[in-house]
Amino acid sequence: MPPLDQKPFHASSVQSLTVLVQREVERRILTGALPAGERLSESALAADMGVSRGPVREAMRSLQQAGLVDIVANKGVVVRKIGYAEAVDLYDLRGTLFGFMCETLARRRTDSQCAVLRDKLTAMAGAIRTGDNDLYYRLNIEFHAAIVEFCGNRRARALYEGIVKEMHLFRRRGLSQIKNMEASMREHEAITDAIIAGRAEAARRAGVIHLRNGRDRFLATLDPAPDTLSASGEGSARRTATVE
Amino acid sequence: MPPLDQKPFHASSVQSLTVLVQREVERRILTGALPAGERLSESALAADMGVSRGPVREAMRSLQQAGLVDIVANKGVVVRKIGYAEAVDLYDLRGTLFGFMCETLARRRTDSQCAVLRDKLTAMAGAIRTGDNDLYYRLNIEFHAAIVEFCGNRRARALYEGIVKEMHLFRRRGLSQIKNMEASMREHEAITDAIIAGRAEAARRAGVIHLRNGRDRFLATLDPAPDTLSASGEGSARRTATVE
DNA sequence: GGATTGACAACTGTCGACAGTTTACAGCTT
DNA sequence: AAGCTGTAAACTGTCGACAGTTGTCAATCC
Repeated sequence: MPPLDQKPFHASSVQSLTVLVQREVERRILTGALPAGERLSESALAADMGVSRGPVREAMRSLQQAGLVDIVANKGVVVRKIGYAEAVDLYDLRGTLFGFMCETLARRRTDSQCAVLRDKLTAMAGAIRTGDNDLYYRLNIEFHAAIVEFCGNRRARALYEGIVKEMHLFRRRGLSQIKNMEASMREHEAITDAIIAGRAEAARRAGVIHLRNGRDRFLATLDPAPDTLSASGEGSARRTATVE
Repeated sequence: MPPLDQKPFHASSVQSLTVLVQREVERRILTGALPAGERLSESALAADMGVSRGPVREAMRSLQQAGLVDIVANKGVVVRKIGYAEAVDLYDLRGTLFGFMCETLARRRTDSQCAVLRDKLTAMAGAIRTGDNDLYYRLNIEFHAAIVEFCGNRRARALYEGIVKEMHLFRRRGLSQIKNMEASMREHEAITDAIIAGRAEAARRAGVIHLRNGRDRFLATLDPAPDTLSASGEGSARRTATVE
């Protein structure tokens, strides 16, 4: 048997080149290295990554279904641009899914899961006290991820995470504001309380409200009604990221 | 190459072979021609459809992301089997999305849209009176499709339709029961009333309840707690389809 | 007789190449 | 000088072929 010198654990993680390419291009898009509207050439990408065009093509199809790129026949693939209305739609949709997962979790919750949520909450409170914005940002993501994972509905989770990725097309990470963090914190507490108490409908509502407020906090950082939200990044430093 | 002489209109609609293959395989899966658990060979499919393996491969990737097939590295692709719990999850998720779309439509509705919904409703009432089950089945689908289309949230629509397709993996069409139709009819009326009245939250709740009842009507036709729901069809004639 | 091992067959993953289309540019016409 | 047209380059869509892997079956050994 040939020695696999990388990833000795779980040889199954030696995935196909298609997945490798998909992950890499996805990373470049989500980090902004490939700005929205950028035209991608299969040959160029293939040459850049040292693979053939086949895996690149398949990866592009996957990214198209994920909503990260648009493919037009005989023309090529471009990083998707998301309009203002579409961004609002995405926020609402994400909010609905998140509310659903809060509701589901409130029904199926276990003690250990509740403990995890409570831990994250106290950690976030600490981050606010010390003013550690980056830490709060990370914990915020972990808090959401915990709910998404705990709810147990795999398909819902997949859909939700796909939407979050798609939303990276118009959201840039930056500094977060204390004011947002405090409002966000109160909403997190409401969600956690409802889940622990097993009040499913209240948990759903708290989840929906949380993301609706997050949406409004985000929209408030934009110009009144821009036509398109670009991830091209030049002006991104001017904007302040918001937390949910 | 076999002449694909369909769709002579709109040369732009002459899509790539990938899409053609995807549609065909999808059709075969949804109609049950390819039963759940069936192993698909790229070469066989390619030869069967008179194309190369490339488009078939890409089509398989799309179907994987759509949740219709599973792909395991170096082993091949199999039509997905959906377990009992997963089916329930899918129903709940679909219900949430449908409720969201009802809610959204109640906010953005136009007079002409309301008129369409009302028309479908009266047509369905007529179908119940004359006992035309097939007609009611079709109108039921149209009613749902109208709401999904009118709500205006494209991404939500795409997700919803993807889930509906996935649910075909364990639902078989058959005769519908009058009892179901009448219960379903009352729920349709509640949804439509709330939408026309612009009562968004009531519309959402009516939509969720409608699919929850549809889920229960469906589960009631199954054996107590089967491990997997197969679409292989032998026993499908015994089951009676339910309507939402 | 049962388990193991070896080879064979089938299939997937990947690659390079060719044909058709789109796009850009240069030259020509008005 | 502006607009049109024809040509050429680049790129996508598709195909056939090769290498690596997996699963199977039969022969062999305990």
